[in-house]
Order: sequence, then C-alpha cells, then structure tokens
Amino acid sequence: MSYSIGKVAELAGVTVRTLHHYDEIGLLSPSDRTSTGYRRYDDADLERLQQIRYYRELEFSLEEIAAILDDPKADATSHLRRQHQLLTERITRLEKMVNAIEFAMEATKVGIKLTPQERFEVWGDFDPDQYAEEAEQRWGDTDAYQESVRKTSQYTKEDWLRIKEQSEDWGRRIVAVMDSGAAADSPEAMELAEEHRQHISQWYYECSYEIQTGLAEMYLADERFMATYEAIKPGLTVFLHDAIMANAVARS
Amino acid sequence: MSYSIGKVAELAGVTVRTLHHYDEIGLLSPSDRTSTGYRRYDDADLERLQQIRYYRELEFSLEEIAAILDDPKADATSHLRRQHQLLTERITRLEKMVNAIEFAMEATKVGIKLTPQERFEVWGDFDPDQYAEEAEQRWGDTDAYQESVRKTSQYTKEDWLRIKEQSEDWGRRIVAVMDSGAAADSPEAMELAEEHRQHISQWYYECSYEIQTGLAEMYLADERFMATYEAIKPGLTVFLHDAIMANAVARS
DNA sequence: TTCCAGCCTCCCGTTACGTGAGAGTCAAGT
DNA sequence: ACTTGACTCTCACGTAACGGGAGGCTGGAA
Repeated sequence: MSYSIGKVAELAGVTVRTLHHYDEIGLLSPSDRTSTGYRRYDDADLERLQQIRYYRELEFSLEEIAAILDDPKADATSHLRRQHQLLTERITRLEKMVNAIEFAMEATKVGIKLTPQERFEVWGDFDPDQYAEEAEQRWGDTDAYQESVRKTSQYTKEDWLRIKEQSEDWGRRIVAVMDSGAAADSPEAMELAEEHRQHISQWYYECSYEIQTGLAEMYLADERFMATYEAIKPGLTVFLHDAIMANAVARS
Repeated sequence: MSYSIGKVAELAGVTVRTLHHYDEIGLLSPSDRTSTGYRRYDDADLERLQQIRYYRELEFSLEEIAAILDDPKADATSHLRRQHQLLTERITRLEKMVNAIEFAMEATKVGIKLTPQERFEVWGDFDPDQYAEEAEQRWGDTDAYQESVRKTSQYTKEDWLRIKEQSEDWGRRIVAVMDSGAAADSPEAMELAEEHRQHISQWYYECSYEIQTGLAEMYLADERFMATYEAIKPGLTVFLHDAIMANAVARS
C-alpha cells in the first residue's frame, strides 16, 4: 500500500509544500516514485513522518530531528519513550502557566499588582522555593487558595460585577463607621469585619476566623494590599485589622 | 520603578534582540528612554510583554498579537480568560498526544502496525467517532485498555524482556500441542488458553473470561492480530480461538 | 581615569516553510 | 478519443521572527 503526496499531507495534517521541503533537505524522501515522477509514500515513510511531527511539536529543529532519527543507536520504541517524557514535561509547564494565569486573574480582581517575578515565573529561571514561600505568606493557606481558584474560574461577568458592587458597598459602610468616630472594637465595626469574612467565604473560599486574622496580619505586612485599602481611606488598613481581631476574639 | 532592557530580558526569559525586534515593529516600545537613548521599561510595559509571551506560547503571530492587544474592546482580564481557555485546550491536545504515544508503544509491543489514521489522529481532522469505535472494537473494553496503558507505562526494559520471553515460551508450547494433533478442546490446549488469560491479567489488565472470548473473536476479525499468530504457525489463530472458547465454557 | 559590562544602531544570515508560475498527469465523464 | 478539473512536478522568489555580529557610545565601580 502506498500513498500520494496529497493523501499523506491530508492524513498528517501538513501541506504538500512541507513534504516537498522535507524531501528537498533529505529529511523524508518518499521510498518510491512513479514513472512520471510522482512521489509515493509507504508505511515506513509514514512512520518516519509521524516521528517528525511529534518532534516538531516539541520544537526540535529539522536538523536536530534528522540527527535523532538517523541515529542507529535509537529504535522506534526509544523515540516514543523520549517523546512521551518530553510531552509530559511540556504538559506540566503548561499547567504551571494555567496556574499563573489564574493567579494573575485573582490578583487583578483584588486589585493588587504582580511583581515582575510573578509575571514571568514560567519562563524565568529563579528560585522556585522563593515563590512558594511568597504565595504561602500571601494566602496564609494554600488549600484556601486552591479552592478560591477553583470557585472563581466558574464565575461569569455578572458574578464579578455583583462581587465588585458588594465589596464597594461594604467599603463605603466601613468608611462611614470610621468617619463616625466609632472604635475598631465597636459593634458596628465588628459587624463589618464579620461581613468581610462572610464575603470571602461566599465568593472565594471558606474563611475561618483563624484565616481571617491571618489575612488581617497580611494586610499590614503586604504593601500591595495596604495600598489598596489606604487608597480608600487612610488608616483603614489598621482599622480593619483591629476590627477583625476584636471580632475574632469575641466570636470564638 | 523602571527596568533596563537587559533586566527585562532576563526577567521574561527572552533575548535583548527580541525586545529590539518588538520595538522595531512597534509591538512593544518602551514607555521611556534615557537622555542617552537607553530603553526604559515600566510596569505597564511588563504587563504587555507578559501578554505577548503568553500569546506567543500559544503560537499567535506577532501581527495577530498586536491586533489583539490593541483592541480597545478587550481588557486585561479578558485576555487572561482567553489565554486560560486556549491553554487548557492545548493541554488537552497534548494529553491526547501522550495517549496516542502510549497506544503506539502498546502496538509495537504486540507487534501490530498502526493505521495511517491512528498515526496522525492528533493532527488530522477525520471523524473522531470512527476512531473511538475502532479502539473499542480492538480492545473490547475501554477500561481494560486504560488499565493496560497505566500498568505498562511503568515497566522497565527488563520487564519487557521477561514478558517477551514468557510469551515466546507459551507460543512454542501451543505450537507443540497443535503439532501433537490434540484438539482445541483438549485439556492441554485449554490449559494453554488459561495461561494466555493469566498472562494478560498479570502484565496488562484484569482479563475475565468474557474479555478473553472477546479477544478470541477479535483475533479472527482483525487481520493485524491474525497476521501475528499466523506467522507463528498457520491455523494457530483458529486453534487458539477454539481453545479459549472451550476453556471459557468449561471454567464458568 | 580607567575599565569592562551593558547598551545603541545598522545590517546581513537563517529556518521552515508560503506562494505563485508554468507545465505535465490522471481519472472520470461524454 | 477528447475534454476537463483536480493533482502533481520543478524552479524560484517572499516572509516571519528573530540570531549574530560590527563598530561605537555609556555608566558605575575601582
């Protein structure tokens, strides 16, 4: 059984010109020609083309592929094994990219800026432990972060609008409480701290009192969060922190 | 805060030349220059570069990326959402490629040839139902195939040598039984049918009598399997089929 | 002041094809 | 036997996305 160049192109999902090119550079020359010069590809040619396609998908150059495939020490199975490993590595990398994007989405929701390291972590080659530590510190609890990502990836535009509206409303009310001169451990302030916790639980992740107090600590420690709250009203970060602490103590 | 071109290149994992190129074609021009002509990139530039890198990873051309990023209707979040979707699609495709490779490895072990469709299923755009049907027919049971892939992917070279030795030994013995003139429903033949079943159970997947009889049917129906067995000894396929049937009836 | 790494602007080279041009070929239908 | 439309052939130039210098300025540390 042999195949015309057009048929092979269709099967393998490449253009006829590509096959011409592979023939030109000697990477894949059809095992036969008709008397009129038409190329004829057989099963062995197809197997070689399959290998070429996989290695190309893995971004090997044609020259490298030629060297790899013509290596007498490597047989078909070893190629498959190698491709298998490279593919799974690649999948891992793409999954990291997906995580990074979800992280970036989270960040823009909350209104914080990413550090340059965070932006390019997938490509840059800096210490991965450092990142893990930062994320741990930022979110207090990694499981919570996972849950958050899982939940929020389902949200529609309307959901986000609702969340935004809700948190802006909450912002106005806590500012009003501050303006009224009430203390951070006043019932009104504590009520808003409680609402803050429930808002997070509802939309992002189950937020216990321990986690919330962790967040409060972080608001003071992380200048990006700090900037967000201070932009609404100076002193709000500390006020919220104190209200959360008072509320947590009172309720538990 | 602003960054030199070298620093940006290091952060983003690209070359300085690449950033020069992006500047040349107007895709990413640094927001500032020093009095001496040095490029200075700020946070907004980095964000744009981040988007560029993600879209590039997804194999968009620079021209397309420029069009996408300069579209006033799209904001940062919509880009992230889009990239998220494209990335997960890509992961799915790569996972299909991994499956295809595992399938190809299985096939070479068993000594059957792949059809052209099977070779290029990941790239070609033929009817996917047709393939599913073929796989179903070939393996009788999809779960079994999954289990097989899972198990065999762990095997070492020594394992494979052992398996090969074992099955060649079995081949010699069943040929001997045939040569002795024994019937397919003789105790010796049935014993070897039973061994065939246990061999599969041990190395590939839990092989019940129903599954084994399914395999026996398939050996007759699929000329690629047929070729394998007939190469050992003409008439072996039918003999094995009958022995399996007799054994299955007797044991259950 | 002296380095040397870093940056600048040309500018030519490379890879993996795309895209015709012009001409021969094949199989199906009349 | 003739036509016709889809395929295929071999040049041959074009393109995208950089790579890799050459030759010359800059900037901060010693």
